[in-house]
Amino acid sequence: MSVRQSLLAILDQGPCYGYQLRSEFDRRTGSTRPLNVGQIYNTLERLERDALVRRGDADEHGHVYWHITDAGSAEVARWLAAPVVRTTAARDELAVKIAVAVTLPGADAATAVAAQREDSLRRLHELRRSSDEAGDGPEALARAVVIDAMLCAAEAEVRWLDRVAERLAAEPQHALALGLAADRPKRGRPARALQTHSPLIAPGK
Amino acid sequence: MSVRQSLLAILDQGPCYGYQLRSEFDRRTGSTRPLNVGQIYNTLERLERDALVRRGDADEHGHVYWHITDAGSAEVARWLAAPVVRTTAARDELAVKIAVAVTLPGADAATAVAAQREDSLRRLHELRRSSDEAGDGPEALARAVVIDAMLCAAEAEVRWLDRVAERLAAEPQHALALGLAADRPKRGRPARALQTHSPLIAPGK
DNA sequence: ACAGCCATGTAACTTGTTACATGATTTT
DNA sequence: AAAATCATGTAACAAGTTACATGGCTGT
Repeated sequence: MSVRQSLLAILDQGPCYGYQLRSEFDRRTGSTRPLNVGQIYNTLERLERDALVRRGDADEHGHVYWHITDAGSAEVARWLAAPVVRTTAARDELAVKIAVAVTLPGADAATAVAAQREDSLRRLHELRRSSDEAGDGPEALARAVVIDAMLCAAEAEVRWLDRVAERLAAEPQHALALGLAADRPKRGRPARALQTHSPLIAPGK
Repeated sequence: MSVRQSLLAILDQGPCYGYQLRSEFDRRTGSTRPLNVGQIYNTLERLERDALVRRGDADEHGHVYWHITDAGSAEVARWLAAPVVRTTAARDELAVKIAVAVTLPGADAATAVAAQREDSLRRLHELRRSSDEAGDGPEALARAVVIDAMLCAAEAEVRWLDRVAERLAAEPQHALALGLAADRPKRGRPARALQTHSPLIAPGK
């Protein structure tokens, strides 16, 4: 839900035609998130379907300009005001993967953690390099913001992986790795509730 | 791509029926990622379509057991060995959002950053609380791993947001917030390449 | 009897994404 | 003329997610 909303926010600045939206998106994200052109047109049609934009007539160059509607502007305001909710769609694949790997027999978990750590470190160094070749001007600010985000995320990832490795080393015998649960669910009501913990993420809208 | 792979990895431990897969997934993620039951069956059908699992006969209880295929096992091995690639699908919505917001006129960007920071801090405290009520046993390890991931991510988020706020404060006049680009793309070849930077993320498979 | 879980499934939908077709225009 | 870009679109698909239907079983 970020391409859709981003395009809408750009259209809130004034009418654009499709191809123009791509370069605006590129410019505003410092070219860190290349966007397939086709997706622009898909997204515009979906936004039109939802009555958030309106298709204008083509000008003398054949450019088809799209206009935001009042509902669209309201949606942009709502998007900007509301915090991004972590994370209904897009479950963190890495967290789930490692959590599952930890429950698998064999040394798989430690290996996966190590492999991921190597990869994260490599990425971290690349990002630091990108971050150094600063540049200036408005485009550079957008780019720096996104690179910072990736830097912080990569650092956090390494820190987390190290913590997981510690936990694995501390565990006597990957206690969870007992294959499938000994007591599988049976039909009928369970003696005790399975769900002892509350979910940590908000349910989707 | 984490539900699909996770279910496959669980099936690699031995045949399961659908409902059982849900409780296994819950158990192995410390109940931090509640899963709609229907998704299990969808995913199983898609895995069957891709020849990664095989549907077995129902037992005396009517339980339909699913078996992993050789291709499925190979896929699990591949998944565990390969690092998670950041981030082809699931562009980081927050990073894109803030990057775009920074390019919008008005105080929107600073407001959005502040709002998000508040939300992140709140989440951070909740997570610390969850982390303290430790518990023990194998389930607790899985849960701790996932909570750690969210903790590290939330901390990184706050750190990043502060850095963005600094940048915004340092910028004389949100220099990027000039509405749409003055020189819009024209037909034909551009004088200079638009894409001065290389994309930072690997293109999708 | 009733609530509530166990269990399987179907249909629909969302966003993201890519591959491809098509043609105009401009630079080399 | 060829290459590259500008520009608009279409068709298909992936994965995630939810809502709903259906029935069996069990504890109160």
